[in-house]
Amino acid sequence: MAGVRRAKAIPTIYDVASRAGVSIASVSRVLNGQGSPKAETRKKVLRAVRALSFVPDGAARALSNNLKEVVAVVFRRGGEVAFEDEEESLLFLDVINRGIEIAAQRRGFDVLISSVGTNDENVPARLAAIAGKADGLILHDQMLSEPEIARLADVVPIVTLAGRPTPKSINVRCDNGSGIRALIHHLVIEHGYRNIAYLSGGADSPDNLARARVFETEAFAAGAQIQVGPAWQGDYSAVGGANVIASLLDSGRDLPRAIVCANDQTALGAMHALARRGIKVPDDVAVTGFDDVPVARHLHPPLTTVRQPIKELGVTAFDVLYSRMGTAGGQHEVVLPVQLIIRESCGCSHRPVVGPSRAPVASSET
Amino acid sequence: MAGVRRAKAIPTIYDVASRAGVSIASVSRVLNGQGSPKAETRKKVLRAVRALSFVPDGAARALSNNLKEVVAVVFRRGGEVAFEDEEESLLFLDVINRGIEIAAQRRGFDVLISSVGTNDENVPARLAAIAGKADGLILHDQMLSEPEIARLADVVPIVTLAGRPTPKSINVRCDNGSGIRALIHHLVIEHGYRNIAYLSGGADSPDNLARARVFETEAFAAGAQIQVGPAWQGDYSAVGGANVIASLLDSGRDLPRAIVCANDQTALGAMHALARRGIKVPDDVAVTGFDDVPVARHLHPPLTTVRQPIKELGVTAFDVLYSRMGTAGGQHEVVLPVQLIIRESCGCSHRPVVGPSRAPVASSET
DNA sequence: CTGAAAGCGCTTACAG
DNA sequence: CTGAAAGCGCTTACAG
Repeated sequence: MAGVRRAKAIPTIYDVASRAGVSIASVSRVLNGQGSPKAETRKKVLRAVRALSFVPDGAARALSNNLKEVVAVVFRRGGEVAFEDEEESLLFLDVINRGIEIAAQRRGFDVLISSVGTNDENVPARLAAIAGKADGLILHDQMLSEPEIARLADVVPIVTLAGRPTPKSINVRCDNGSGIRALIHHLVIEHGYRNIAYLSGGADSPDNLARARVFETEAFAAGAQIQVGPAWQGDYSAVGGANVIASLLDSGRDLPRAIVCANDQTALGAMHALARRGIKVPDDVAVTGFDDVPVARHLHPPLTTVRQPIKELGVTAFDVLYSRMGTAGGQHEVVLPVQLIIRESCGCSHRPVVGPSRAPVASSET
Repeated sequence: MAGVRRAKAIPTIYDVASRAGVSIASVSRVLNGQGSPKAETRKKVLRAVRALSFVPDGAARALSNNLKEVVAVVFRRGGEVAFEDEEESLLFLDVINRGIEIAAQRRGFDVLISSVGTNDENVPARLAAIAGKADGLILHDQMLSEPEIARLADVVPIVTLAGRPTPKSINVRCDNGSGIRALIHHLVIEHGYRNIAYLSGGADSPDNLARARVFETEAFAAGAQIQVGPAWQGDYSAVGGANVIASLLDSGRDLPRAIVCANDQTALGAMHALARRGIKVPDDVAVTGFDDVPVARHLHPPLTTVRQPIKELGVTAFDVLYSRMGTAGGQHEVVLPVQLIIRESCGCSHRPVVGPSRAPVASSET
């Protein structure tokens, strides 16, 4: 009937059953280790399975079991990549995804990855389609309003990695507060920098908002002079960070003694822009990041930053989601600890990493 | 019956139909834009869908349509990560996956990611389970024997990214030959290095084998003295590369004038090991890589390497796979071009990137 | 231990 | 244009 005849009909459980001379129920039982099939039956079935190269259809199993063993992960596809280093930022996402994958694996789940474009139409519909293919949903970025989350959450449990918990979804994130607090303490109290700015990330990012808020509170409490506001608005990207610095310098403003960047990418861009104008880091201006992406230690100077347990973020996201499948209720948020990583961009020199032991420090670090 | 009562029954198409006062066929039609439902019907259905937060079940659709709109991607999970930079190697995989995802998106497909551990039992069974959840399979690593591939290929089309094409699967890869050829030409002819080694990657990796073979042929043809063999056996990892150098030096052997490493990770490890012994790159020994991962340009000295079009690898893998769904036959392999990236680890100094235009060169490169 | 049968939630000829 | 019904390929009570 179709124009193209199927290369070869894919065998179903019926084919296996008839070849083995048993019922489909028996086939299913031996394949899934249910009941206690006679050894003879078992053998016949296995032989037929092998002979036919039978592979059970996942969709049919899912429909029957009401379980797909799939967790969907969605992120927002960014725009262009201007700085070559920008590609690094993938890493952050991807390491989280790796964590999700590892945790999923333990439960026999696979990970369905999907992205939505910044200017895709009808994002809620796309997400619904994805949710329909999975048992649970992890959202990297804030792509749904609270009511939209609530609607979807009736279908699958949802964990968000950006944003705040909602009545219907769980949030997993790092402890932005103590990260910024440690940074401020180090810069203001230990280094004695009295004039300090926050180069912000995405304006609508909850993480960024949280960092900005703690920055202001803590820097103020520490007695530092603060620079914030529209002139310091970045977007988590290297270009964003570079642009802020460039405009600031173009407008003839004085730079603060230290710049706390919303993330490592931003710091990278800022440092490039400063270098281009001949401003020395950390001698003229100290710069710090947030995340501790791998490239952070390769910058000149090596970047002082806050390390997030990136992979654990993913593992936790899955575990929390998993425990929510089938059961409602439970915790609404999980906050993971961070660690201050002191390198040289803050003004320290060759100071070793502080904190709990990790893999042996790479030689480039010593 | 179950211990936990379902939080709230998830609405099905039947619920929508009865609430809208139409048949499930009509609901399906308006939801999928099939036929030409009356405006009135359309309105009633949409209202009910909204009221119930209805999301069609993907498994049921897939079963009915014989199409899951899912492509599975499987890679091999590595062991420990010793060098912190090693995490970079993720990037290679992840950038390919991003390419797959982008291409998949265009066709309305999502990407099912799964990994198998190096010492997982019954890999073929795991892969069969994954294949059962998808319409096509992309294998990053060589995890199946040819007969095993043949069996699975009866169920879903398969594209391999490592390995050679088989009668039943398609291979997508980069042009290892011309990459190595360009490297040899540059090192032997242009720099005049007469003694040169190949620090190999995974012993059973087809890419590695191809590179090694071309290395020997070309270096020989160029009249260089060649060092290869067990002493030069790495494993694509930084530790692997470092170990080779360390043992070589421990055994008191003379180093060649130039070392062509199987990939960037290996080069990174080798350079660390050389630096630790006080051997200067490129003055004492030139080192080159393969891949051009982002960190390559941050090494000291910046790494001369061969750039693979990583994302395109993924895009191509999906496209080729997609065109194979439903239809059999077609091409059995696709080979993508590479580009020599000359930096400083070969002995050149501050020479700009050669080749077709890319994004503006990052400032760290000038 | 095993089989016949119902059911999972969709899509789509087939009639009307 | 619309509905009743079959069918997609599994799993699993329920009888036997």
